Amino acid sequence: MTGKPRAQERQPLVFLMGPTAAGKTRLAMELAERLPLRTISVDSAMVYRGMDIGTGKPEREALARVPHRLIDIRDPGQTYSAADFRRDALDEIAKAHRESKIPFLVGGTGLYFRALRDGLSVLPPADPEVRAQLAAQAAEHGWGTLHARLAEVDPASASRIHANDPQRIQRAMEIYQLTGVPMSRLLSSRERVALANPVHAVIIEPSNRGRLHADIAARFHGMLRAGLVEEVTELQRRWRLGAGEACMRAVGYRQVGEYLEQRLGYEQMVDRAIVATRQLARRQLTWLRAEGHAARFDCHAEDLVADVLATLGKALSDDF
RNA sequence: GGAGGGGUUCCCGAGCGGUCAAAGGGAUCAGACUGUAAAUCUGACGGCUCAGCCUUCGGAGGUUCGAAUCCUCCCCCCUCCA
Repeated sequence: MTGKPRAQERQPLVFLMGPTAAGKTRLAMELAERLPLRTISVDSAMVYRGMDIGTGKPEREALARVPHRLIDIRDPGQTYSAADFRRDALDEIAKAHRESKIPFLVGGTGLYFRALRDGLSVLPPADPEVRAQLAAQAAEHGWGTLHARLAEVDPASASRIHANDPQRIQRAMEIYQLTGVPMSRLLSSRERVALANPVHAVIIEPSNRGRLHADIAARFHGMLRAGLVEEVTELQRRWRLGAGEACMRAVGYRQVGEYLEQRLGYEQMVDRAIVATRQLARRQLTWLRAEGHAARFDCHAEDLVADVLATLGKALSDDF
């Protein structure tokens, strides 16, 4: 992979995508130890320090062997967004290229991959005050009322956003209040820039859903054995996190939190966490199906590492 | 042995003569997704040759124009008294 210098935007990237519990991390480690890759995490939960067990973050020694970027970059309670990710990822990609490494984006957060690859429109960032104000209005009049107001100022967005979708109603209203311009107009102004680099996308997904479900259950039980409840207890003690905190809405953390508040029994917590993980995996698979050109592999395949390695090796050498 | 309560579509659970393929919830499946995304939301959900038809409400009979709903017997389950 030592070519002559080339324009930055011509340098290749590798994506590794897959649902939770498919074995992305393990595969990523194997690949990173054999190819000149710079691993960059694409995971909205692993960005948080102290959220280790429940996010399936690689072990310390594994991280020492194969450093991952964009892990442990926020304190729980801080916010992180698709736009933050895009900025950070572009930064890491540029650095990697400077150091003659191939950026290797590994994760399961579909929105982040899309934001990185297709770009984001120019929109105002979240404003906690405006959000609080909108939430207060919703608490008093209901989100239906806010949706109706949105229909007055931004009919296009209102018809696109379902009246039962508080999160998106709030964001659309927030954008309008902050800019005075309807979100729909900002989205259609063609200012967003997609990534120019060639992307080699690898997707690992289960050929057998039942097996993925079994893996998910086993994985969660393993997390409990590894001390997930203690991890959540410690996070809450240290950061005084409320249930509404973004990081505490993550799969597993949310259910353990409810258990610690005695809103769920232990067995119930375990069940619901596993169910929530399955549902997460399903949504992730929906993102992956929409993904066009990608090399797809069965995550349960015997020779997964060798197969992916062969495919990637060929793709990358063709680049040079 | 006696007195009650109950068995409903994958699960929980409503229904208590027609408007019932059967409320509601859960699970599952499919989808959407532009600064909360491990989030938030939508749809489907007995079967079919699908504006209609067929098979379902523990089992077998019966009453009725018509039953998940009423009657009889049988099989399970639970509570209480013995």
